Amino acid sequence: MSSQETNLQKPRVFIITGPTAVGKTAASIQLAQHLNGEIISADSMQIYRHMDIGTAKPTSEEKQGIRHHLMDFLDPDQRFTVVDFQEKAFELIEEIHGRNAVPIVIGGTGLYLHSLLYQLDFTEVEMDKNLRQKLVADAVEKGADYMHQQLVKLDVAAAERIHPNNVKRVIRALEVILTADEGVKDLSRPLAQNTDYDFCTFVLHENRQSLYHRINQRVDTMLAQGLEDEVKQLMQHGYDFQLPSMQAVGYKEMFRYILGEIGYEESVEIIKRNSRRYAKRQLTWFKKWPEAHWLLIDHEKPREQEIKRVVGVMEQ
RNA sequence: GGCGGCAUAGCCAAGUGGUAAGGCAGAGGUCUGCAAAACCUUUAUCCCCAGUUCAAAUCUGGGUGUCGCCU
Repeated sequence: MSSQETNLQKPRVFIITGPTAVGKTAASIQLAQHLNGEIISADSMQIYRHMDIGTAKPTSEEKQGIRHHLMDFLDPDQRFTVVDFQEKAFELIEEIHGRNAVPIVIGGTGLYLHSLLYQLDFTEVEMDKNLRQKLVADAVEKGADYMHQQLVKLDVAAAERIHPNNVKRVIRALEVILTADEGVKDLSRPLAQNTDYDFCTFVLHENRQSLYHRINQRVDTMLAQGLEDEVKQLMQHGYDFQLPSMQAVGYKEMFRYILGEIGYEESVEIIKRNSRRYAKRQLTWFKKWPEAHWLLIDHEKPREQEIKRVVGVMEQ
């Protein structure tokens, strides 16, 4: 790092994350109001249009006139990946700074945030549809172990890292190695942090039990708001069950209910359970960011008051 | 009141003398192009007491609980 850089005040970027249903959205909007901020969503499902209720997207009223980016701009059958996110998010951060506003990244998609905080350097690989299809077909035909064996031959290090049963990852690794010169890199070793910005990372959290209670309640609210109809409309549009967007919690289960595979009560229970599990998996991302500030929300106090308090801490 | 069945982890459940399958839920974790996805790891001493036996969740007796049937 040059001395010039050290002296320069690095542009500040707020990151607000936390498990699903903890209150990220409300907090981010308040913070944006106080700091002249603009919001960049880091949520792999809120990017889609027509998926409002199940993704708990803020309504235009809730947005309070705050500009939101990377939200509600794709159709459910459009492809979007971390790489797209990383690229667009950095562009937006620059843009927002250019307007003398404060970028506030908010969302619970761990990998997306990771791609901002660390120097994830994605291998340049042309997406070769045919190759992907061939690999998927091979996997179906010859099995997970066979695929893993192929990876062992090509990239021992990657093969050691990826469990043979994790077919998705094995395929991706093969795809990369067959297309590029180098294999999939290891994210688990200490990765260089992204030092281009002054990240203020906050993890909103609360007692597990009360979080689960909130999650359950929120699922009930979504259903009352018409999640079933939302999913039915998506089905009428012909969106395939296999699409990544349709694999979102709340959607995949409703699909199954509407198709008659499972009962209503059962689907509701599964949505709640999957949401809880999702929250748990999110936490394993957050725990690995040493620079993150954890803000514990007291579930016994009124939510609004707690959000206000927490936003106050973030502003400092 | 009588007769019969059952009693194994939070739940479901296999195991009929040799040291507790499995599923679900829960917990912990992994992550470089589908990430709200995908994947990995993990949880008991078998209702209580006494007895038989080298050895009992498994056999015997008693108790307790529970379910069903009968009067």
